[in-house]
Amino acid sequence: MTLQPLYPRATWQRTAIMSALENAGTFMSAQDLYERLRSEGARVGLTTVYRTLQSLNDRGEIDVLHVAGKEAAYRRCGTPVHHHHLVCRSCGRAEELESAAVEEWARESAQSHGFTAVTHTVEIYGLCGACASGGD
Amino acid sequence: MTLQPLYPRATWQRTAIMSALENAGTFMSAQDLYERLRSEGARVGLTTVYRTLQSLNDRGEIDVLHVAGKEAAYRRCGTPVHHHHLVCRSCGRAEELESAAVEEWARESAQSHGFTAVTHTVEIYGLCGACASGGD
DNA sequence: ATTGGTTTTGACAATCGTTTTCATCTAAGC
DNA sequence: GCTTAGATGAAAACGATTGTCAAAACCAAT
Ligand SMILES: [Zn+2]
Ligand SMILES: [Zn+2]
Ligand SMILES: [Zn+2]
Ligand SMILES: [Zn+2]
Repeated sequence: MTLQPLYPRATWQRTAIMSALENAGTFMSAQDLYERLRSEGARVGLTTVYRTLQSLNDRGEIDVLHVAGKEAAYRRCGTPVHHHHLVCRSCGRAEELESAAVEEWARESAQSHGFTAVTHTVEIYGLCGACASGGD
Repeated sequence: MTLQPLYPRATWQRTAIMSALENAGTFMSAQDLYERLRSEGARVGLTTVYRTLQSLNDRGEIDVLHVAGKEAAYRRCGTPVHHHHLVCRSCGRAEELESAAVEEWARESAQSHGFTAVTHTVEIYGLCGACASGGD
């Protein structure tokens, strides 16, 4: 029997993007990552960064956040289970949050109104301690 | 003493946009409203629709929803107090939701992590009964 | 190692929602 | 009515993201 090919293929770009995001720990946009990678000498294309982030998100390996007028921001989270975020508006730092009560409320609200195929978005935004004091 | 000027000025465009949204009851994008107004014979410009929705939102008279890859959607809600939405992904119909528990959870989570200037977004998406059965 | 079929890359163009421009129009106050 | 600052809208500009496609990289099988 012949081996199945590996998807997606292991390219150094994919690895570089993933580890840059992992190192950052914060939410970062495709452009942020692109600039950081270039400044470190990695010669990746912006298109590739977009594509890779999208594919990682499709596979559930990273989380994405869509804020009003801003670029989509991605983060490599510590847990693969469903959770939400407390995000610093200024630096992108994030805490992972879980709440059985909120999940229950969402499910119950939808059900009692006859809605099906339910999903939800729950995000909290603020200024982290560091940014509130000096940083900004 | 001279009277203060009225802002924003009362134009028929502003009135038409506001009442079209009020009638709809659902979340609608600028383009949706533009098309509906034009089809009713109202000769408004798309730019004006965008500007008016933005200004109404700034004044807190309408709510806005930003869904992943879609256009911003606006809705004239029944209450001026803080609330969230249970939105039909298909037709835009929405129920207004309130939960002291969720508000408390959000505030408490932020505080315990040292975050200030806190806001949050909480939206539930699904298929309403009508859309789930026949409509789509 | 070399080959060959397939996937991935990346410079560039295209898309699409939204904002800006700016000349013209108009409501509000005299 | 007259004045004028605010409002309108057609068209151009914008910015994030996606599509295109030829060249480069990968990998399983020789
Ligand atoms: Zn911060
Ligand atoms: Zn949840
Ligand atoms: Zn529906
Ligand atoms: Zn709330």
